[in-house]
Amino acid sequence: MQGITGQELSSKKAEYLKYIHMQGDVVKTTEIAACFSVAPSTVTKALTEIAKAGYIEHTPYHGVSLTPHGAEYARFLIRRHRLVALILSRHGLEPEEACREARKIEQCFSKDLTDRMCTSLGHPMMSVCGEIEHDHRCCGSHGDRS
Amino acid sequence: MQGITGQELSSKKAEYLKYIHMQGDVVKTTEIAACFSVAPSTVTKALTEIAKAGYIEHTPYHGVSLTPHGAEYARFLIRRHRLVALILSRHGLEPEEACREARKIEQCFSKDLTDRMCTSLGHPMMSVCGEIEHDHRCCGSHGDRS
DNA sequence: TCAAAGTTTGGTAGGTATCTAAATTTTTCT
DNA sequence: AGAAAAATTTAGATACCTACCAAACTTTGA
Repeated sequence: MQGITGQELSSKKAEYLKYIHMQGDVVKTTEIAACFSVAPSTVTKALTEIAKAGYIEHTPYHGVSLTPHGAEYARFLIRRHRLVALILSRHGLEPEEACREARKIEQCFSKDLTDRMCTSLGHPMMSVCGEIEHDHRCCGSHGDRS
Repeated sequence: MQGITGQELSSKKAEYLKYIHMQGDVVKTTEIAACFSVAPSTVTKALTEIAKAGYIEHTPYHGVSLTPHGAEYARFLIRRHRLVALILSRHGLEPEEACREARKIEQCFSKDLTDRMCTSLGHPMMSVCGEIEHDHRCCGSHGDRS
């Protein structure tokens, strides 16, 4: 919970987790494979590891769903993505480009760095690719750091 | 020359190249190994590959030196590093932190993205960790794109 | 129930980085 | 010069990451 560094998952796995979060409920392996254009077995392997790390519940042949921890982590990943995209858009990139480039670089940004940039930007509500959710203790936005 | 993408070298190799550039002349394997706290053999292997890619001249048992191409590439790497650090410093990080964090994320920034951010920042002369050199055609700063 | 669809297992492959130990070359010192 | 010491390279391993395929397996739905 409080121990997020932002590098727990490889970038591909993080992408899978974000995708699962955005799909909501139970997600099938094949669906993910199709979306990312990789073989289903590649996804299964990644999913198994993500499950082992505690972010998802994997019921073979039925799909995966987020654990509470996974949901929290996914929210962080999405917030980070949107913050990075926002910063890029403020440096001359068109919205779509900003979102695309953000996907390439976001995995390098630690939780701490993300939170500090968030603060520095004044906890913006909107990015170029969606709303930015600022939950409770996300980055001191609501002063409950005690 | 014109084909820099920014991802030609892995981040470790890029660090070595920057180091070699900053040391000037001929650099010894052991010196690099000590600086990065890795075994000399690790450096030798990396150096061999960097040399194969044409960025350095490696004379076994005597050290390495930059080729003209390597020098140009190193200048890009350093400019990119300083631009990224500058941006981070403008988002609430102290100079030293900005430099340290920049080292972690800079390898993700393409040449194109770097140039655009450079333009957007108005081709700044100074960053938090040194001057930023804007050579001839670096990013359209001197209008000689033809 | 049985075939098609979907999923997992196990093996292969390429990339990065690292280390230890042994062999080689260079340097230093007597 | 010659030998010991230091520096460097090579070889052989390990360890991760990503990705893929073929074959075996499970589920689903007609």
